[in-house]
Amino acid sequence: MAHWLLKSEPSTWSWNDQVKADAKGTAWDGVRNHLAKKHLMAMKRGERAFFYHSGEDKRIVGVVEVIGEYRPDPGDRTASFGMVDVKAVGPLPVPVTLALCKAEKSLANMVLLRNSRLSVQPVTDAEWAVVCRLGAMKPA
DNA sequence: GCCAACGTTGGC
DNA sequence: GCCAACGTTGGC
Repeated sequence: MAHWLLKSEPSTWSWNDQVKADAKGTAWDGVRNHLAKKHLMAMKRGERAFFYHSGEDKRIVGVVEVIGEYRPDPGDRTASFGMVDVKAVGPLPVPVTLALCKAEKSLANMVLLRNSRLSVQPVTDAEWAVVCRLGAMKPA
């Protein structure tokens, strides 16, 4: 199973909002970048993603699970972008800051560090395990 | 608030 | 098809 990272500006959509959406989850919509779209299309039901707060927070705060695979985003007037559905799984017991990721040599190639602007990113199994360890969470 | 990185747009 | 201009993102 592949792993992912989804970025969100907390003033727009925060981890708290995601938790409130509960098991029903929400559409991860609004993506308007072709590389991000490619990743969204590759996401399979049951796969998990880190939830990252950009802006003020700059840390990985939780884990979400894909509950609905890629489908058209009705908010996209060009009808060329889509979205997936995700639900909150749980918070990282210890949020993993961007600064900590930068300090961790084994995460040097993480997309979060290499291409911070990409809003939907793949995470390797090794990176997933490291971030889980830093976040005091059992990998799953 | 600034600026670097990146994607998109539009003129040629 | 190239590239300059521009807008947006996001870290600092």
